[in-house]
Amino acid sequence: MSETNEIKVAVDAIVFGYQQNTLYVLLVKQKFGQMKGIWVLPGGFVLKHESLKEAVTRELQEEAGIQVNYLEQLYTFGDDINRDPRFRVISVAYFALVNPDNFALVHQNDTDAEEAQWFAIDRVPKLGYDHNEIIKVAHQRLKNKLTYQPIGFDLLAEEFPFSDLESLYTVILEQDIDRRNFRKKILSFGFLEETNTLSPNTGSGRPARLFRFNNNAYNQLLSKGFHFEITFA
Amino acid sequence: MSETNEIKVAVDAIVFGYQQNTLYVLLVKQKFGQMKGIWVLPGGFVLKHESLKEAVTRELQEEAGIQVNYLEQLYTFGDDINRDPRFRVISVAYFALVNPDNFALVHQNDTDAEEAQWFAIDRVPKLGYDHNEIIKVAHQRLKNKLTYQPIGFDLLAEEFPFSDLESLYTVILEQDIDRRNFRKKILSFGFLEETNTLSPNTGSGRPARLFRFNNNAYNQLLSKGFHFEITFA
DNA sequence: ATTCGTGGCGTATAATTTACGCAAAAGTAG
DNA sequence: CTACTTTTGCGTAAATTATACGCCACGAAT
Repeated sequence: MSETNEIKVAVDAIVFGYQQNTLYVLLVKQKFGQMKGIWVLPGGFVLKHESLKEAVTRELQEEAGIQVNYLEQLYTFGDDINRDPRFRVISVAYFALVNPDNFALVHQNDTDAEEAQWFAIDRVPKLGYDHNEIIKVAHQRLKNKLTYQPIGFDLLAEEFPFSDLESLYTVILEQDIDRRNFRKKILSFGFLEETNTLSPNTGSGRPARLFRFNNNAYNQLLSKGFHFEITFA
Repeated sequence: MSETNEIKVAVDAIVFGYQQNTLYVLLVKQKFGQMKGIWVLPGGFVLKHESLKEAVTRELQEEAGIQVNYLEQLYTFGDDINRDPRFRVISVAYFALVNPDNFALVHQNDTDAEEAQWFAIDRVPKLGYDHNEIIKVAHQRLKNKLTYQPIGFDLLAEEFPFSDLESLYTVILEQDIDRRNFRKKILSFGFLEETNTLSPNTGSGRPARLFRFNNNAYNQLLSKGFHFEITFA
């Protein structure tokens, strides 16, 4: 059974960010090896003494100097035996979200990545390995999750105007929504806190009140059997 | 980085079956090694030349002589570094369903498993590794999926009376449902085919017409944006 | 003061879900 | 044959939720 030794275990991260009505995904440029100069998802091999989750956070720190505020396992890609031309590799992909406060990238020097950069989701270039496929799966997961989990808040600032949440949904789901019904529904859930602050003046239009997602309230609802779900006309 | 060589990749399968109003899960008894005599989930190490999915089907064939009719990746367990006392192992768990036609187990001799056996889900003994935890996750997934994917049909015979589908839902979700509304809703979807046959006589009560799940019809609905969803009062 | 652009609330109608009554089709016992 | 039991199968009214829109509020620029 020594054969089984030769399978390598990697992790990859699909990190989404949202800025000014655009959905971004984080990519890094390979510094060494056969894939030098090619854009790929941040990630790398798992070390023997670390958990999968630790491996992902480590790689994100090393390659992009970024901390995410939502992280979950997405899928393990291992059915295409030749996805990596060098070895038999299986990759555990993680799905991550960052909010605008953590959007900035800080590059460390001692890594496999030459550079880290945000790409608008519809401007992602041809990537190494099967990473374009992986992004597709992750993008789909994001769209789905948005409708049945209050995950959009992890892409927004701590405090946000309602219109930000609304346009986040329209942008990511590529679907028009009725502003009034959307607001009514979200507010009816009861996990949004009104703040006293108003949105900074953007030059035109009435300033909006800022809201905050109350995680405690949400968890309490969950424990009472509440199920988040939001659909559109 | 030779460290990464030492991580072993395994697959495990959580196979569910349904018979006479009871949900079963498939377990095998270890034949060799430290875990000899202990019940665990069917599974084993992935060979270098095979895909993850191939590894699962192979192990299921070897250890229990069973063919499943639904198989999907569940989760990759690799955060507990010491889940296997011998090596650092990560395990890709698969979620599987068998219908009554494939319920029978045939044991091969040349495997790690001494015996394969169905256990009622609420009579599962203490298992090796973290397998009790894995079953919990799979059981939850089954419950969830039942409500948003027409997966229950994979646990029933090709042709079935409506009451079977109904009690499957009540048993697995541990929830009473209104028979009349349930039937109305499911039929309204339009992916059930009426057959001409009536259910074999059970001794009392009116014989039921048998139905068949029409996968083609379902896929056509899907492509039109249909979303299966079933909730209960 | 008027106009422009966003924010914010309300109400009528349509669609869907929930609750539940009851007849039809078997088998069985007398 | 009739009464009684059991399970199937259909229908209809009420309650709830989703959808479609109308319109005023507030702030800034002209």
